[in-house]
Amino acid sequence: MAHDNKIEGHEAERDRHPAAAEKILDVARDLFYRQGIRAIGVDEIVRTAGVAKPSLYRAFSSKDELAASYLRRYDREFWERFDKAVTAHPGDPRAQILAFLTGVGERTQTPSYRGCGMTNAAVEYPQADHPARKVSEDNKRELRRRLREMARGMGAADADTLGDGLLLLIEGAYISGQLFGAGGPARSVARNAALLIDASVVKPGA
Amino acid sequence: MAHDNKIEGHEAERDRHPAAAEKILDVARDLFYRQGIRAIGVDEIVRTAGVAKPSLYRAFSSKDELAASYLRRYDREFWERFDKAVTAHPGDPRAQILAFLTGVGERTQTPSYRGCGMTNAAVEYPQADHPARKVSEDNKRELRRRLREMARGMGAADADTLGDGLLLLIEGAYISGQLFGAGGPARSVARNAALLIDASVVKPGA
DNA sequence: AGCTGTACGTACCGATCGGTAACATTGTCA
DNA sequence: TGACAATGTTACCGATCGGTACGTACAGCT
Repeated sequence: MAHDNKIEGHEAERDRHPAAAEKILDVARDLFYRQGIRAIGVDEIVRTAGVAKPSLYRAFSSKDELAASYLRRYDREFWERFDKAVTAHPGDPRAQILAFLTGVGERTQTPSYRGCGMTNAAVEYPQADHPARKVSEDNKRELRRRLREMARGMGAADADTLGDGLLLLIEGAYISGQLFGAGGPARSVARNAALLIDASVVKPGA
Repeated sequence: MAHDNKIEGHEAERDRHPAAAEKILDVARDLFYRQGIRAIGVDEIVRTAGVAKPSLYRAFSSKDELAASYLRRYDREFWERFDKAVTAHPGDPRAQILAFLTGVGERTQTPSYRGCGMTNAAVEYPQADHPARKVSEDNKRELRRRLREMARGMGAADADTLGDGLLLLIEGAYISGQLFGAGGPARSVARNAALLIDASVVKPGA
């Protein structure tokens, strides 16, 4: 019984994510989202997190990698929200996407809303090889795929066009949500999506 | 004949816009748009423009003001494109907005496309009091007003919702244009707008 | 010619940027 | 107790940030 330690697995996990790293990621997530990645320096992050700067660079190889980690976490949380709307309406892609968009429309009206972290990161980093941008691009590509798939499930005459139209509405809601704040156009994203869907599907009885 | 200098009026004009200032604004426009405002330092601007740094600060009180000037120029060029589509189809707001969106959809497919300079600036500067953001917000507010007005002219059942829906599609095209590049969802912005419009207008003979 | 105002360039400022070296301290295991 | 991993402390690096003090070249006017 050399290493049958009961928390060995747990230790291995913490080995990869020490306590300081989690605090750093929590703070980075908050500051990056609210003020932008370029606007926040590493000094401000470690100061707010109450940790030392070397702790940041022991857990993340660079600020760019920290930004990418922040976005990977954002990506996970995004799909949680998305899949929650999907599983709430099994077999009904129209209701699924509308449920998701209703949630988006509501969040855009809250004071702290600042759009989609991944969309914003892609705007901040136009270079194709930036690690943060790569996470964003992967997320958007997958979202596009899912939306086109759902549009197909709705029986759209041109599923790819409808899927892309829904993506345009979503991105538009992200942006105008942070541009206009409460009372802005993003409030109507679900309503407009419903109109677009109904105009795109082939009515069975027509 | 004390001051009947033939170039006096011209001089007064140049007084307000010295030669160096125009070169600076040209370079700033190019670099800011392609790489982002925060990504470009004033040193790179003056180096590329081939002028001295004090020339920048004699014409612009700060980098933020230079960014605002860049966006004011962007705003003028935006409305030129918009009004060109409008005047091409007098009295037909549906054709007007579709002509504009066709142009947007085409531009999103070009390699150098990086979205809307004002939208991007608003993402880069979330603070409400930033001079660059103010220019962007003013532009978007006016655009929203015009779109709702056009939607009313189309006879939409809910003109405000349609106008906002068109704005969402436009902003979505800006963003996904720079996220996906050629072949992305922005290509279909005019098609989706046409679907949304037709689903929103009250058919006279129905 | 001499004066004046204007545009420009050289050189520099303090502050902050992202990132690191070296070492002390802590807590948790065996 | 001894080993080890994680964290903290301090001080530092070169580069770049936005911004400026100050001198100069040159124009038009008298």
